[in-house]
Amino acid sequence: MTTIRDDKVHPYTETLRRLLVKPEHGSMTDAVTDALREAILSGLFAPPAWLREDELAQSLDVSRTPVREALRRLTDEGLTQRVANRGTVVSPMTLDEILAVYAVRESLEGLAARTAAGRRPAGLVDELKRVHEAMVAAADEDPSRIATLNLEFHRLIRDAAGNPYLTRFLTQVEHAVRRFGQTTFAIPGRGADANDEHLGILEAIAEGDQELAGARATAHMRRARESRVRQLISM
Amino acid sequence: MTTIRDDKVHPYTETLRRLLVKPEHGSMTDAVTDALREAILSGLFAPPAWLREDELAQSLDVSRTPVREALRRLTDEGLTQRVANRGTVVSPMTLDEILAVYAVRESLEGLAARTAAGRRPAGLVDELKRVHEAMVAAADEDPSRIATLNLEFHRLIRDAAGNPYLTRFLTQVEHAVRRFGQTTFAIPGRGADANDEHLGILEAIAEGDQELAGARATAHMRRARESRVRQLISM
DNA sequence: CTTGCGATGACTGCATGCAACGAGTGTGCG
DNA sequence: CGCACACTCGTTGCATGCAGTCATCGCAAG
Repeated sequence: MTTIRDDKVHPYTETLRRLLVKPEHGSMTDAVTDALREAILSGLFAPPAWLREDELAQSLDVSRTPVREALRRLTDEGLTQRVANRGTVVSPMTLDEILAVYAVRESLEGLAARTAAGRRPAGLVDELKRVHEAMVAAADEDPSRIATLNLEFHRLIRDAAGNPYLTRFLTQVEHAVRRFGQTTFAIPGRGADANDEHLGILEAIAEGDQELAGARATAHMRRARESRVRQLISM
Repeated sequence: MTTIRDDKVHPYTETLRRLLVKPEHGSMTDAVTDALREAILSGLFAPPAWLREDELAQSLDVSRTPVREALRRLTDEGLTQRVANRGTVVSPMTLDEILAVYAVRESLEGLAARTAAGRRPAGLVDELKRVHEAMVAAADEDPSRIATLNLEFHRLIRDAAGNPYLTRFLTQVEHAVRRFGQTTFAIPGRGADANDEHLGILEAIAEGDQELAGARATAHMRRARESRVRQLISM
């Protein structure tokens, strides 16, 4: 005899469950938030998917409470939208959104590089070089591997800036960028260009030239945006 | 006969309750979030105050659920910090925080003004003039009145930019700034300087000069930061 | 006097019940 | 045939119970 609760299993259950890392000491709500965010960013839940509280709760084998709080947080982050008494829907991504995200990103990455060049904490330049060289070496590998290294490069810079607001905002911006789907590193030649641009930023930081580092980082993001737009309109 | 629930009334209850606007159609959670945020921003809950879920729930006459969700959101906004199984504490404000907030604000206000100058939606310039003139006229009034007009001036610009990410981040930044306490317009002369700077931004936007508008907005925030720092170290 | 340990209590973390809202649907009337 | 209206059902909104966890305090041993 099967229990009545299990008589409806949703198709994404398996995949979603794998995203849930049961925390040793952290809270379930945090784990659910990360799992759902990852599900949206990876495209498992693509707009305009509806996210039902009890459906997700059953799939993740938790109660509605942590799911509910997770959905609220994702809504605050802009990944979803809440409709009263109806549910939560994954936000659509428009070309305007993309331009908006990159506009903010250009500005904030510039600030991050400028600040990092001013502070230059010990070991930063070496770490940047390490990641940069790994990216150069990975040029012919899987684009997603390059994208991961790229994120690490930028994370190093913003952490070096030591500005919690900047970190928080840039993290959200990166999430938004991931929602566009394919990484721009799938474009032939983009990886090589990005490496050159990274090297320029790296050198400016190494020399402590704040204005140059900021300008190069901004330019880097502008070119990333242009690649992104070309990639999307050609689809 | 008094009920047993009321046997412990917390001293802030009255004040806090006045901040709660019972919504006609919106959710209670949103109302509680706004009330608690306002309580923190206004200094009713100053760091390092502990916010207890059931205490607040009793004061606001709601259950712990909306309070709980509100506290989580405020934590995501950076106003509070959550300690597992212990509670939520109002985040302290340090000089480093202040500098960090203003660094981000300089960058984002610059972007907002640059974008607004490029788009120049109908009526924007007139509205900016109206608010600017109101600020000039209010020069001798209550600094908090000037501060309100000032916020409106900046809100007009960032709404005109039409970038949802920029709007969200700048809103959070403004919240953070309010936590520093007294407005900088309490400083003699700061109001007049700010008016001059606003006029400069306004004119650049009116002429559609994006670079000039951005540069002036950034410079404006830099001076605001300098005033703020002077104000705080003299206390 | 200091330190280690166990009991106690306060508080959060999560589960679950019930009420209320609103979209969709079917029905009856014009 | 079209339109308005009431009803139903799915879903969230909020309340509350209970278990788990961590800090604190007292006590006793070193």
